[in-house]
Amino acid sequence: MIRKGRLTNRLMVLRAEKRWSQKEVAERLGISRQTVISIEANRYSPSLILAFEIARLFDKDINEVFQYIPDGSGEDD
Amino acid sequence: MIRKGRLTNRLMVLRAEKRWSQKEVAERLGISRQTVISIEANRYSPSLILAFEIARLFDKDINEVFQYIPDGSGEDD
DNA sequence: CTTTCGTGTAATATATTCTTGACATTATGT
DNA sequence: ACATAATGTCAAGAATATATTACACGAAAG
Repeated sequence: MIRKGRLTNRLMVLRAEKRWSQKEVAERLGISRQTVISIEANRYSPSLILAFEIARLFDKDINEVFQYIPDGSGEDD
Repeated sequence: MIRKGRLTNRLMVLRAEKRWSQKEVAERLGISRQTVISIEANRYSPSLILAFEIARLFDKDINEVFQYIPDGSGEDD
């Protein structure tokens, strides 16, 4: 589909704040460590439900974890 | 993965408010009409990026369009 | 009665997310 | 030197999201 924007996330930061390892986060979420790595590395964006679960794990609003950046708002990386 | 909650969405309502057809919404988002139908019918949850784009189309926060309902908060449908 | 539009279903195909396991690297501890 | 923990890479495959096409049905319009 046509991508009009991109995503960033603060998962690594939130994880560091809690001093949780990737393994620990994966276990708490019931997902694989690979998935945590891939999301942190922005290799792909999670499903909506996983995004909500991640936000919930860190007791944050989903917008505090994931940011949608529409095309045109800071084209460079 | 372990699902700890479920999603609902107000896409149908928002669409009705704008008096847009499914076809119109699909075209505005650059996705297929099937995808719109499937999301409205809760057959699957969209990708996070699509969820953000839907919210943006209706000029809403993502939380106003999609609600995450953790397990235990209203088990019945 | 035929056309058009909005909605729905179903089948198949492709893309993306997610899992699993194997292995490498760096850091820390004994 | 050895063990262990945390992070990372790669590859194969399962699961889910999305596209595409075709078809059905009711409502409204001619």
